[in-house]
Amino acid sequence: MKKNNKYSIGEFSEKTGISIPTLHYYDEIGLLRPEKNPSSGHRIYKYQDMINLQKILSLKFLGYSLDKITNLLNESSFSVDLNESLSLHLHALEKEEKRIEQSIKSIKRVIRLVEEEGEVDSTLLFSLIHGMSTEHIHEEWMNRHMLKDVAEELSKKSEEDKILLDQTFIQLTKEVKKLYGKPVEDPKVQEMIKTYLEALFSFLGENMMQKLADTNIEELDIHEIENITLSPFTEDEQNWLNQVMEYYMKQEVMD
Amino acid sequence: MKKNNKYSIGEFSEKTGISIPTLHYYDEIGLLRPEKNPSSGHRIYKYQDMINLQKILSLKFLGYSLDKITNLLNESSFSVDLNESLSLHLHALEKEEKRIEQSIKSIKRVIRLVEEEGEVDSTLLFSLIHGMSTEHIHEEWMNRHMLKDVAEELSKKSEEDKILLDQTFIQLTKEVKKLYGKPVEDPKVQEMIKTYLEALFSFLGENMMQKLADTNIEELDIHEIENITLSPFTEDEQNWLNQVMEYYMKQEVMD
DNA sequence: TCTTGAACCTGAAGTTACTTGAGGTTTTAT
DNA sequence: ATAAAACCTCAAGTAACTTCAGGTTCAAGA
Repeated sequence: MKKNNKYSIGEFSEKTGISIPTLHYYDEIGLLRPEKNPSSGHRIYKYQDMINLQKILSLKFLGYSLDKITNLLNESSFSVDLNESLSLHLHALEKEEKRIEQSIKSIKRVIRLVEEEGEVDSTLLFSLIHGMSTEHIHEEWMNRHMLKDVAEELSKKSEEDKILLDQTFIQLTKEVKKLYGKPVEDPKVQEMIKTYLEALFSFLGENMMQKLADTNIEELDIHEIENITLSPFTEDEQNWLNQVMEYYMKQEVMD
Repeated sequence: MKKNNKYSIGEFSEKTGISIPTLHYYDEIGLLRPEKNPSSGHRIYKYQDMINLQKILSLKFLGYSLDKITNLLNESSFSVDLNESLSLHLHALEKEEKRIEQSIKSIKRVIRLVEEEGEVDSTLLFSLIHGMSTEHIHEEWMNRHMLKDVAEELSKKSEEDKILLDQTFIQLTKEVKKLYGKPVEDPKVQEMIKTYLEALFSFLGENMMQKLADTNIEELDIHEIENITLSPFTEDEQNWLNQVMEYYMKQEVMD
């Protein structure tokens, strides 16, 4: 692009990769106003317009809104502002990155589970996805309730371990659907709950279990987490399962 | 949230963290339609609404549009679709993550440069940001022109090295602004260009320089990269600098 | 029972960064 | 001279909400 060349909007669009409607739009909002042929109204883009467009694109790349960019380009105290807001944008970007990273991990986990388990019913799938999407909320909740070390321990667990626990959980839901309705003391039922709880124990480790047991959860605002769980069980199944667990605990204590 | 409880929109909003206008909106588009008191028109949210909302949020977390979610929730062949599109979303997320990561790196580089250099004028700042924002385009361009190894080599360079090169470049622009107008054969001028080119050489390494030299860039579509550079120099400065370089090269050949 | 303030309702318009479309004019090539 | 390509303006559409205006209903206290 040489200095005195003039370009029609079509040519300019070609060169910059910015669509014609977008250039119209930038003109309209006063972001990039090329000269106009007064008789025809056709836009005439020149070298300086190219430079300004590049500036605009640079600022967009940094995450500025078009509105801010318009102001920035018209102000003179420009580089001061620019310098100041760079770290602000950095911060925002880093937050966004974390969120995405989290989502990626979760989706990968779900994909692997679906692969390895074959059919997974949709209620269960939701339960898993939901659990993942609210992981950070759970963590924050634990941190608030002086279970900081538990939270830390948990977040250190490998993705591999999480998948293993997920799989045990899937197994549990399948068995619950099969065994639901049987008496809570049925050996098969008790066997099921034993398997699951043991897997949970081995995932959490002894001293974490102890910590959890020591915490009087009744006192805490359980209703708060109630709202952020999505169970794959029907309400009846859930009640039944609770009874099964209660029975199992009693037996354990007696041993 | 117990089974038969009923909640006003305000309470429901509290519990879920979703704003009232958003709930109105979800109702309006048919995404989440709670019961309504027929006489007053007030919405009544129940347990099932909570579950549906959690499903909606789960799918949003995975990146689905509200439109898709509405369809998904009404369809029966639901989990099939869900399974199929998981990896699609994964792919999209990974791309997004790369873009953000790139932006973060760039901003960090700019921030460090500003810190270490003190004042940096805005034209130069733009040039740097622009260079970073188009790094991937340059890379792609090089790949297209059989400079694949050069491109790879370049992208392996550490952020540290890049900053060093940036700093040399900043130094160059400062000197150009100071020395501009002097005859090209002025010792100070030649010293300046020597320093810069040597820094460039040491950054690129010998065999990369050779590769670049061997490539007849004239033949390539230079005008393509012309459009994606934003120089911190005025046109006159740029011309002067080109002459300086030409002179320097001639002298080198004679040695 | 009345009143008053909080909570709720609907419908319309605003937001961001564009894209799409309709209907008309100018330029360019034959 | 004519026809196609390129351009113009103005209006409306998009996603996922938020904000606003103006009116109704509910809950609690006097």
